[in-house]
Parts: sequence; C-alpha cells; structure tokens
Amino acid sequence: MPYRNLVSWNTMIAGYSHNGCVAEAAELFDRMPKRDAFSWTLMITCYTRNGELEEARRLFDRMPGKDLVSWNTVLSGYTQNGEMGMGSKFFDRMMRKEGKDPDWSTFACALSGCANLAALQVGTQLHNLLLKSGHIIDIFAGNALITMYARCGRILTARQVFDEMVSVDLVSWNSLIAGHALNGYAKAAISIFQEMKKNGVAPDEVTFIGLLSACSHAGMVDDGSRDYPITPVAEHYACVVDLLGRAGRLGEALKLVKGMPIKANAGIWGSLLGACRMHKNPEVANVAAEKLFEFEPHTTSNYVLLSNIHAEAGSWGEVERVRVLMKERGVWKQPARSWIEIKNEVRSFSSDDSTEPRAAEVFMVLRVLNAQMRNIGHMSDSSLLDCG
DNA sequence: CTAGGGTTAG
Repeated sequence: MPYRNLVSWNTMIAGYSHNGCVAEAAELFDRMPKRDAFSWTLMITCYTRNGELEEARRLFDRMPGKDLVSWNTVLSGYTQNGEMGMGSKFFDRMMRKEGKDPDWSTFACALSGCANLAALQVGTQLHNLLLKSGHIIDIFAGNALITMYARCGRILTARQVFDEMVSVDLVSWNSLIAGHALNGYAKAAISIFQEMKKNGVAPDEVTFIGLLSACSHAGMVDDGSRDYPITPVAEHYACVVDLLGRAGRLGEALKLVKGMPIKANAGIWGSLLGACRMHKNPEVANVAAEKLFEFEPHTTSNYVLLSNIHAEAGSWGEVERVRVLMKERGVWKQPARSWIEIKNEVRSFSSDDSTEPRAAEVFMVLRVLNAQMRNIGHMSDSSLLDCG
C-alpha cells in the first residue's frame, strides 16, 4: 500500500517534469513522505532538462543509494547541456574513483560528449573498452561512435563502425550522412542517401538537413535546391539560406526568408548575416541583423559581426551606430571559452588567456603559421588571427 | 503505473 502511494507521487513529479514545471515538481519532491531512487532521478532529470545543472548536481550529491541510472542521468545532463569539462570530470570520477560498471547508456552519453569535444583519444579508448569488455556495440553506442569519429575527422572509421554494426537504423544512416557532410564529402553523402533508399529506409527531416548541409559545403547549389517531397521545417530553410548565402546569392536568400510560410528563427537570420560577411553585403546585413536582434537582443557576437561587416566596407558611421546600439541595450563582450584534449585531459581556455602558462609559445607558433600561410598566398583574416 | 541513451548548423 505505501508502495502504491509512492509511485503515484513519482508519477505526478514525472508529469510536472515533462511539462517543464520545475518549481511544482520540486515542491512535490520536498513534501514527499518517502522517496525512492525513481523520485530522486526524476527530480534530477527535471533539473537537467531545464539546464539547471547545479541544482541537479546538488540533488545527486544528497541522493542516498545512487544507482547506475542516476549516475548516467547526471552525466547526460552535462553532455547534453554542453558542459563538457564537467561531464569529463564526472565520468572520470564515476569510472576511476567509484569503479562503476558502465552500461550502454554510460557509453552513449560519454561518446556523445567526446563527439562534441572532438576528443578522439578518449573516444577511441571508449571504443576499445566497449570491444574489450564484451559489450555488444548496439545501435545506440554504434550511432554515438559514428558521430564521434565523424566529428573528429575520421570519416573512414565512422564508415567502418557503420559497416560492422549488427543492425542499423535511420539514425545510423542520418549520422553517417551528416558526418560526410561535415567533412566536406558531399557526393559521398548523396550516394549514402541513395544506398539508404535502396535498403528500404525512408528518410526524415534530419536526413535532409544532412543532405542540404552537404550541398551547402560543397557549393552544389542546384542539387541542394532541388525539390524533395517533404514538408520543410525551419532547419531546412536554414540550410537553403546557408546554401544560397555561401554561393553569394544573398538577394535570393533574403527573398526566400521573407516568403517563408513559417516564421523565420534566429538561426536563419544568423545564417544570412554570416553570408553577408562572407560576401560583403552591408545592405542585406542590416536587414538580417535587425531581425536577428529581435530574437537575440543581448548576444554580443551578432553585434560584433554586423560591426565587422560595416568596418570592412569602410562605413564608420554604421560601425558607430552599432556601438551605440550595444551601449543602449547593455550588451557587453563576454569572453568565450574553448577546450582541447591533451593527454586524455580536457583543458579549457579563452582567447588571450593569461592563466595559460605557455601562452607566449602558443602565440609564437601562431605567428609562424600565419607567416607560412602568407607565403603560400593565403590572406589571413586579421580579425580572426590577431595574435600580435 | 514512475527515472538515464544515439542523428540536425553556423
């Protein structure tokens, strides 16, 4: 009888969690007379899904009798919210300190983290661990491996994983297509698409996003613009805008966005703005930026991009206008951080990082590279490679 | 009856 009661509490929390009602779920969780592993993990998931990772972690640390599911939940919370450094640390603690025996979910979360980090060494170790430990490379782990290798530039290994999988599904095909697109193999991406159809697998929206981005990267404008019998979603428009934009057909791109049957989002306007930079078109840039600011009024990079476009065109009045806009709206420059994998350790850094002990060496190497690039006739972009 | 996973771009 008390068990039945407990499950109904949990079900209510699950309902709130599903609807993103964190406060309501937390209140129920606090009021519960008794909690089991489900209650704790449900509440942790509720936080991670909402991006409240610190709350999730605090709860996890307090949780009595942590099971593998709860460990995996926190791990996926980190990897899916882009907290790669924390995820890596957490995984390390889980495996080394706590000696947890990983399962398919652990591998899928960790590999997904490696894919986002392009952490090839750790990813390869995980792959070996999977093979050695007698775990079958199931669809989930296999798909995560495909993406990990593709994002690390090892497209042949990605293909090999795909070929060696006992069974594949639509996500496997999509991952392989997107992986080839990412690495610039547009023709291969399209032929994999044909291979997929021959195998009787029906494409979905994600397939077309991969194909469109393949065409976009390879400049195959006409292939990418060809009609397919699907209902386009915003991401497809984003890809076609990107496609036309890269080809310098900014007028067409703008017309497409304005005539869209669905509302354009920040990604689409941002894509157009990026293309304006590439092809030096301040007029379309102003239109795109104005729309983009409606969605993201406080994103510094958008203002910087617009300002750079005007600066390159020599329109200093426009540059000043953007600067005033930023000041009015209280937009400040916030340093971005990046990370790199060194000897199985993920290290985070920012541009001009004074805490990096070997900064001088790094900048020296950059100067040498810059000079070599100039020697072979490549004009570097001063705004990207400004290293003194 | 209730908890964790893989694919989508710049």
